[in-house]
Amino acid sequence: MSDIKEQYNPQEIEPRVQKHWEEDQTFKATEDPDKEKFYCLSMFPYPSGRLHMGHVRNYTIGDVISKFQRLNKRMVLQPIGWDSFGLPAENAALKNKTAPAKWTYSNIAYMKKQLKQLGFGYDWDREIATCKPEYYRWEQWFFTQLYKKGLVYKKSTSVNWCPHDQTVLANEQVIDGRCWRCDSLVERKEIPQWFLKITNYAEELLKDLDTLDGWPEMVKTMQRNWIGKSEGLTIQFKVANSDEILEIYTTRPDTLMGVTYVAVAADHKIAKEAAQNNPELQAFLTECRNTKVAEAEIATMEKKGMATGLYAIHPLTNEQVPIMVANFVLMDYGTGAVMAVPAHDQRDYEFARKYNLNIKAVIRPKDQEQADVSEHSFEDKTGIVYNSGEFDGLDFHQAFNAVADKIESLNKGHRTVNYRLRDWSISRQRYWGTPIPMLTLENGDVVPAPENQIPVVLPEDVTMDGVQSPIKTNKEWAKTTYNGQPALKETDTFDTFMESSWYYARYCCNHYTEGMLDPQKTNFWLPVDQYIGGIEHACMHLLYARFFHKLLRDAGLVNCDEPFKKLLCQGMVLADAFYYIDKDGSKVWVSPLDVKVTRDDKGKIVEARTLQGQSVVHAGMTKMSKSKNNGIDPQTMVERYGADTVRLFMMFASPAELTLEWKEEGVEGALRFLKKLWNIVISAIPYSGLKLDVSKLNENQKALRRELHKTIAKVTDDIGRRQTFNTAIAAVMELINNMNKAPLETDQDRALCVDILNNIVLMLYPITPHICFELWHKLGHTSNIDNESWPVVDESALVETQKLIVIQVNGKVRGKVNVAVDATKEQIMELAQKDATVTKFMADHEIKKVIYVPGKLLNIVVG
RNA sequence: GCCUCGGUGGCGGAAUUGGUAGACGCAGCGGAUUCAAAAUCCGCCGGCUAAUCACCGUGUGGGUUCGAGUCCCACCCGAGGCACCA
Repeated sequence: MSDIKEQYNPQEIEPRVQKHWEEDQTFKATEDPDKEKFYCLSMFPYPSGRLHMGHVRNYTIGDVISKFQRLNKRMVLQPIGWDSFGLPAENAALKNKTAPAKWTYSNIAYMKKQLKQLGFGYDWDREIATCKPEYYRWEQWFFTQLYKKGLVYKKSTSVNWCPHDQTVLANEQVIDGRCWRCDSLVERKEIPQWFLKITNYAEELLKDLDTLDGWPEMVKTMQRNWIGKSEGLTIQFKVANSDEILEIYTTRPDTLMGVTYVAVAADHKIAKEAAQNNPELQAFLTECRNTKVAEAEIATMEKKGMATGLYAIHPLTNEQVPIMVANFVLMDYGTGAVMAVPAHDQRDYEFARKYNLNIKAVIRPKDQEQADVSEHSFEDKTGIVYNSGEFDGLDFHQAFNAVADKIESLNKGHRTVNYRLRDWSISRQRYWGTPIPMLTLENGDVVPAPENQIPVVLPEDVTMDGVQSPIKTNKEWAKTTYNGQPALKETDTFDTFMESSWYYARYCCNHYTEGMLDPQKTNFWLPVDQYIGGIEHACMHLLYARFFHKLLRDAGLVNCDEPFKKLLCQGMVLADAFYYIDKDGSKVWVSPLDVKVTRDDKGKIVEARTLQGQSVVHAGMTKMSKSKNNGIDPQTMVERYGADTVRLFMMFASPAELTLEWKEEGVEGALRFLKKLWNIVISAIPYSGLKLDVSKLNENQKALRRELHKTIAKVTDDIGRRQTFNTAIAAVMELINNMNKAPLETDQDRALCVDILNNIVLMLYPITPHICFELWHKLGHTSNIDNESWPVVDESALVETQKLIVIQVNGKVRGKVNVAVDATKEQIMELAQKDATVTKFMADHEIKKVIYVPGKLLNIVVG
């Protein structure tokens, strides 16, 4: 009769529940002073066209945390928006013969629909798109304020330059040293750019890391290293037969007497001057210009150099040391010149060997007469100074100070605190970005755009030629006036990291028109309680945002010192990649969706073929990417399995910080679990009205109820504190397995089962909200689950009478005994000695020691 | 090259403070149900072994400890970042 049970049908449930949330405005955030606020933020996406699995993972984590906090009665703000300026829009516009704006807006519309299909509880009223003047006008306004405060300056710096296209290239547009469009050799070129003085805040950015208890230690370490505070000495070397002074910075003044040459960058003034009458050197300088500006490039390329013919005078010995030009010394770092101590620096050592320069050891190991530098340098800081006249016999710290004192007394330098962190270059020579609000007058003076000209609006209806920015080619656009005189607008745009540096604050008051931020609303929500995003942003985005926050604070716009209280960095999403070798020898990557694999009886892959029968090679699990053709479209997965299944799999397959391997078999497992849960609830509906009487439970029922409350405690801790969502889900699965084994004979059995199911549905709601919304009603509740409370642990249910104690002999498990919870060490020892296996391993040996870990283990040490 | 993180069964992972290695799931194998299949349910599932016991086992080599996946030292491999991709 009723054997045709109602089937789990996510395709029917999910749109219906989503429609309810939309009409009910369930996830709208208001500034309610009676509730504790919780601001949960996921890094906003670049609107590239379609959501990818990385987005889905990021936003699922954010939504789970938000819904968990919601059931814990917090007023949750979970906003979303679009990081909508950037390079890909320009490329796509060119490819599709459209304008970046049009392409961007249609992507936003499509991806918005996708986000809704995943059931994320965003407050859509707070949506932001950074490419809209309503947003970037305030960034422009703020920039002019910073300019007035002296935190903005202009200087020349190197960029990747394509001589053929006459344009600047991004690092990713340089492939093997060549332009991606025209294959020309790329050069380094100096052009004037605007900078923000982030180095003014270096010390505070470093120091305040100590206050970020909710950040992963690894991210803080990465930022500390990025800022790279060091204490050293700035030293002036005179150039022989010249008035020039070479200034260098070193963290090893103790090795000063070992300097045998000085190296300068190819763009250094001294190098250029020396090259004027030296064609060979001139050729070398040109060659040095043929490298990309990336640090990784410079660090791994072959180290080359050439003598300038000039000499520097050692500040203490007055000896002359050669001045070399070296391709690894860069003008943008420090002073563009370094002192070289080949005996105590491996890079200097290799360079000296290559160009037959002197190597003079001045630091020896503590227990040796001299340092052995015949094979490599001796970099150790624990040595003793020798070969250095008055400094002989000193250790690192003594020598550091003695040399510094001497240099300072001679007026040839001074102690310096240096940071690796460089000022933030915010100029980009691209179109699709925020116009920099600066004007150049006819007399060459540069002034900030006056407030009545802000926003400086970027025209959206443009045609791209693929090389030059439309606001640079259209000579009319830049024309404006300033106090009645003609002026030209800046045609460079901001680095898009500018927009992402303050969006979290604007979400608090995105409709505010009186200023950049509404102080009342912003200070209600800030700081962000939980920020979630990829580890790839550990240094740049997260450092820029922290910097911007301090700028906002110093402008009186926000009250707190740091923007993000707690940070979670999620791992990448990987998938199997398969390829076959084509006739011409190239790899053809096949989508994992089109591959069938055969396994041996252990489950190991032995063969893989395409659906057409072509044999393919399994290249393992790699990051989902276009180039490996192994991207899995979330949309397809949602259509096939439902959003809840996709969300469940994402949260279960691995801990949030680690990489996640997308496996369709695993997704099927997640669906299987939801179907099972669904069926159990459907069959429990007839008992849903039964009341549980805790005082009448038998021992087995008490044990099962203890499992329930242990699970509530674990899931609460796993989601709320540890953020190990995978173990929370595993705990719920285990509870269901245990429940399924229990009898359903009496009303108390059935009432207990219903009690467990009610709690399970509540605990899974943050992860799989649609099915839980539906099941909550099925279990007889008239209210919506969205407004329920998170389950509470009944401490009295956790009380145990027996405990399992592990018995070890010499650290190896030899037995287990069940004892009363209050059993003493002696009582357990007595029981242990009755265990045959335990006594067997103790036989003929003397007991030396007995270690008892209360409630856990007894280790008998014999010998 | 530099900075950071990771390495545990056939696979993803668990083991939270140094205390039972392999929870939970996937794959696989066996069975029930079915005309058959799918779905579902039950059982097995690190290696060695006929099996039990024992022994071996958390990238490699050392060390600390009553006891190490966890702590220390050295090494190997993989991933992320390196300032104009976002």
